[in-house]
Amino acid sequence: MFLSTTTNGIDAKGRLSVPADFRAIVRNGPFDGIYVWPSFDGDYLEGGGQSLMDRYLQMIESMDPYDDARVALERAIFGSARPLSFDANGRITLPKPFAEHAGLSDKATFVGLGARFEIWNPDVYAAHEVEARKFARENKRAMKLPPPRPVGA
Amino acid sequence: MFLSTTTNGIDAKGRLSVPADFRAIVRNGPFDGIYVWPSFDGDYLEGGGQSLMDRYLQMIESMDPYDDARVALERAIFGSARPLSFDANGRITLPKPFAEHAGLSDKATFVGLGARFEIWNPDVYAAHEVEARKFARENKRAMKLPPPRPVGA
DNA sequence: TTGTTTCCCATGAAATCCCATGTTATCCCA
DNA sequence: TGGGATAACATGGGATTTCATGGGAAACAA
Repeated sequence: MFLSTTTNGIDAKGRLSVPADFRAIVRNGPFDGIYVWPSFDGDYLEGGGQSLMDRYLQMIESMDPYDDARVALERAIFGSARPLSFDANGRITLPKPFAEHAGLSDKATFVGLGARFEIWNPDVYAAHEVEARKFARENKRAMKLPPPRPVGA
Repeated sequence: MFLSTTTNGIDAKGRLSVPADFRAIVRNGPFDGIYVWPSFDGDYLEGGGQSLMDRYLQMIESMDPYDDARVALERAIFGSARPLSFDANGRITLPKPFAEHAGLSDKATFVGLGARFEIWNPDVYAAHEVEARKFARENKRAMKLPPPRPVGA
């Protein structure tokens, strides 16, 4: 599970260290790296490991071939996603268009969201985080946890 | 079930012993440690074991992908939670931002709340507990137990 | 060539592991 | 039931490893 928020530096070559615990999640997968695409919902990047892409593929294939939503998803995610493999030290190289989309220059913030993660400009994210926590506080009563799973399951 | 209240010391390295009975609860799980995040509702930390995080993940994944509430909760919980694994002696190392959020320096109070627990500055908690007991006394009529489940269910 | 990308190694800081110790709780047996 | 032996627990400090980051050399493309 991708968790927590980490800010790392981007060096002159456009290299960015992926947090070690994020790398640990995708390790042992068939692809030693992550999949990243520009969010169609804002100025940040979204990403995940192989298993996330598999799940999206499954989801899309269960939709009707010419369903508008399907076409949109295909284009928004698969059409713009790139596999970014780790170098020997666990860094990725950000493609320029990605850095531009998210306004990344010298620092980037990874935000773990369970099954996937986001990459933000640190300053932009700081503002959003305040909003998110405020919203959560105001809507906490709507949070209903599912019951714990039976013992042994 | 996380129960009772325990206060332990924080050493110069930011290490904090997790009460042995709390550790016993998460033992034998897939992850030998606890998940902790700064509460979005006050100056304390919240935490639990793997099963609690699984339940949050289930809850969040049952919501629509771009629902505002979902995005806010994802960021407020997963974005700030960290897996803190036990060292050989059952301690965790508190990340600095966590200690700051909860005002922790030399001591921390673990409060068991059943499925989850909280970590407080002992002095702050003492004051808060008085309030909580008062609130419970004044609202006792609102407390409703669900009917007992049949044995074995 | 010239600019770009990939691989490899170096380094300082931070996190983790390992061992030691006093204290408290638990066990066991008389 | 008392009291000594034993185990569990919280805490401390040093040694080791991991991690993020920087830069140079080699492969590649234009």
